[in-house]
Amino acid sequence: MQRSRRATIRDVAAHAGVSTAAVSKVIRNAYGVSDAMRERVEAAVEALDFRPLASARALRGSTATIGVMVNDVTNPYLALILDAMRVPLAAAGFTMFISATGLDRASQERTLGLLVDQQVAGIILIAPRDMHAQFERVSREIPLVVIARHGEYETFDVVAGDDRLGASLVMDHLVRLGHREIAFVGQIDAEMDAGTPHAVRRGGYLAAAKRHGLAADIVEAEWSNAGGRAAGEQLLRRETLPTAVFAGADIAAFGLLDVLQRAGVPAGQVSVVGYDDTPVAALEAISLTTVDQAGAEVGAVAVQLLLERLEGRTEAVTRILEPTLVPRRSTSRRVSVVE
Amino acid sequence: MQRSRRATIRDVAAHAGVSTAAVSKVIRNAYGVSDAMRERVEAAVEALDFRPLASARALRGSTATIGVMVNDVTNPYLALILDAMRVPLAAAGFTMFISATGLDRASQERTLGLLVDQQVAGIILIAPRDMHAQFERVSREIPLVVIARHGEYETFDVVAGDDRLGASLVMDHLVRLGHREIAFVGQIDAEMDAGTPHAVRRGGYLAAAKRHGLAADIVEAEWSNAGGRAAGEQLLRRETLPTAVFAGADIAAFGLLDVLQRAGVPAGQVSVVGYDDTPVAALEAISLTTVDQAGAEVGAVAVQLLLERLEGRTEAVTRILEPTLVPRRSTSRRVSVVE
DNA sequence: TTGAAAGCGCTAACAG
DNA sequence: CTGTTAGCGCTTTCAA
Repeated sequence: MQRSRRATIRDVAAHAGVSTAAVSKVIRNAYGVSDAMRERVEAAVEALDFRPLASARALRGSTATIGVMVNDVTNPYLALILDAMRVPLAAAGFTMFISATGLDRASQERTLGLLVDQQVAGIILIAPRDMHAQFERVSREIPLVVIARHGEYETFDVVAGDDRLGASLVMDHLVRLGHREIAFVGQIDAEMDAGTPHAVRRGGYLAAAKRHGLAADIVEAEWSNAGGRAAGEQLLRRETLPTAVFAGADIAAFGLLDVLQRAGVPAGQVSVVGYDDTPVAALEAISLTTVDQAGAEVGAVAVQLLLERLEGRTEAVTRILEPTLVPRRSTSRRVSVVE
Repeated sequence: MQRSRRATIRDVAAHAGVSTAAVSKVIRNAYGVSDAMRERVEAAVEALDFRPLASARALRGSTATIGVMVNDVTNPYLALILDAMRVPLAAAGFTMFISATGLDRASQERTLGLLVDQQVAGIILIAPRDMHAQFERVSREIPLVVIARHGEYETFDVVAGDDRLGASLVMDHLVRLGHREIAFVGQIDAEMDAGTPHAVRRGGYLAAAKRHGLAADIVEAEWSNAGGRAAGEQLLRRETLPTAVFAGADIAAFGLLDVLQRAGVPAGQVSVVGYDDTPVAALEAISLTTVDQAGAEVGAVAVQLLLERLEGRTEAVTRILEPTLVPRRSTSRRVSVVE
C-alpha cells in the first residue's frame, strides 16, 4: 500500500469546503473564526492527519524553535544545563534543537551560522569561544543568551557563575587547611580570551595565591579526563608533589586523582579540588571537594532570559550566579610530606 | 547603524548582474556554469554575505539536516553515542540536530513528529519507546535508524548491543566467582515492551539464573542514580543481603554501591556489576565490573547505516554488536555472610 | 466572518 | 551557457 503524500493546507481546505485562509486561522488559533468553521476544519485536520510544515511557516516568518549550541555533550555539567532547559522551553511552546560542536572556534562559528539559517526564534550558546562580532550581529536579529562567558554586553544576555569567586573559595579553603604549595590545572590556548571560565578561574587562582603569599604553580593541561591524567603524570615526575591541587573542573580532578591513586600516593597526601559538583563527585568512593555552580539553575535562568527577550525585552541583562564550596574528603589538613 | 535585512538570492543576482537561476546553480555547485559566471557570483555572495535560507530550500524539497532523538542527555552512555555521530555526519555534509525528550512515550511521539515536520533528511532514534506504527509510517518517507531496540523490522535499520548475551556474561562471571544469590535491578513499566534493553537484559538474567539453577531475585527500581540508591535501600532492609547484584546499568550501580558503602557494608561483601562501561566505572576508586557495549561504535554504525539509506539502500539492516565483560574489583569471590 | 490572492526565498524545468 | 518562470506550503493583507 503506497502512502499518499503528506496533506497540505489546501487538502484540508478542500476536505472541509473552506478556504486555506480559514484553515490557517484555525490551526493558529487566530481570531475571527466561527465555531462552526472551527469544528469543520478541525475535523478535516483530524481526518487527513494534517500537520503544518515547519519550513513553509518559517518562510513566512515565524518559527517556534530554539537552537542551543553546546561544545561537548559528554561533559556532565553541560548536560545538566541542557536538561534543565527542556521542560520550560516546551512549556512555553518551543521546540529545542541542540547542536553539538567541537571545542574549536571554527566549528562553533559554522554551527551558529547554521542556527541562524534555520531561522530559529532564539539561540542559547553554552560556553562558546569568543566570537564577539558574530554574537553582536546575530543578536541584532535573534534573541541570544550566552552561558558561561564573562563580560557585559549591549545586545545579548549572559548567564555565568562567578568563577573568580569560586576560585577564591577553593584557595581560601585550602589555605585554611594549611596548604602552601597549591598547583592549578588549566590550559589556555590561542583561541581563549579573558572571558572564558578557564581564564577567570585561572585569574582567581593567581590573585588568591598572591593574596596569601603563595607561589603560583600552573600545570598546563586541558579540563578533561585525559587532561587530568596528564596533569597527574606531570606532577608525579616532579621531585616533590604539591600538597594540594585545584584541578579546575571535576572531570579533570577525577583523572588526576585516579593517576595519583594508581601511582600509590597515599590518600590524603595530596588534597584535590574540582569544580562543577557533578554527581560523581558526591559518591562516597570519590568524595571530591568541589564548587557547586548550580547547572540546573543556569539552564533555567537562561531559558527565562530568552523567553523575556522573545516577549520584547531589549535591554541586555547579565546574571552572575554565586557559587558555593562543597567540602568533601578529597581535601584535608596538610600532611608533612616524607621525601 | 541599522543592519540591512538578510541578503536573498535575488540581491545576489542583481549585484552580480545575472539571473537567480545562475546564482542557485553556483551555490549548489551544479553543472552548467562558466568560470566567469562562477567568479562573478561568488564575488557577489561574498560581498553581500549571502547564505541560503534553510526553510526556503526545505520548501523546495531537500534539507541537509539529520534529527537525532535522545531520551536523556544526562546519561553518559547516550552522550557517548551522540558524540560519535557528530563528526561523520558533518563530514558527509549534514547538520545534526539533537532533540531531547523525556522517558515517556508521549513526549517521544511528539518529538518524532516535530522532526518530521522539520523535513529532516534522516532520523536516528536512541533508545526510544516502542512506537512501532509510527516508526513504520515515518520510515516510509524518511530514512530511519533506531538504536537500542531489539527486533527485526522491514522498513528501517536497527543498531543494538546483544543485551541477552551481555546479561549472560555477567551471570556466568558471578556464578564462576561462587555466587548463588544474585539480585537483578530493573523496572519494567507499562510502556515498556519486549524490545527494550531493559526487557532483554532482564530476560537474559532470568534465563541465566534458571540455567544455573538459581532463584530469580528482581529488585524493582529504575536505571538511574536515584533508582540504584532506592535498590540499595531495599536490599538493606532485608534480613540477608544477596552476595551479588547485577545492577543493569552503570549509573544504577554507582548509586547502589554508594548506599551500601555509606551503610557500612564492607567492600567485597556484595559484588556489584553494571552495564555500559562508562568512564567513571574505570576509575580506580570505583573499579566497577561492567559490560562494554561500545557506545562510540554504536553511534558510528548508526550514522553509517543512515548514510547508506540516504544513498539509496532500501533493504532493512539490523546490526547487533557483541558486548564484552569488563571484570574489575567490584566483583570478587563469594564471601560467607556473617549474620 | 470568510475568501482571493500575493508572496516569503529558493530550485528546477524549460526556452533561448 | 544563461535567463524566465512557475511553484513548494503557508500566512496575511485586503475585499466582499
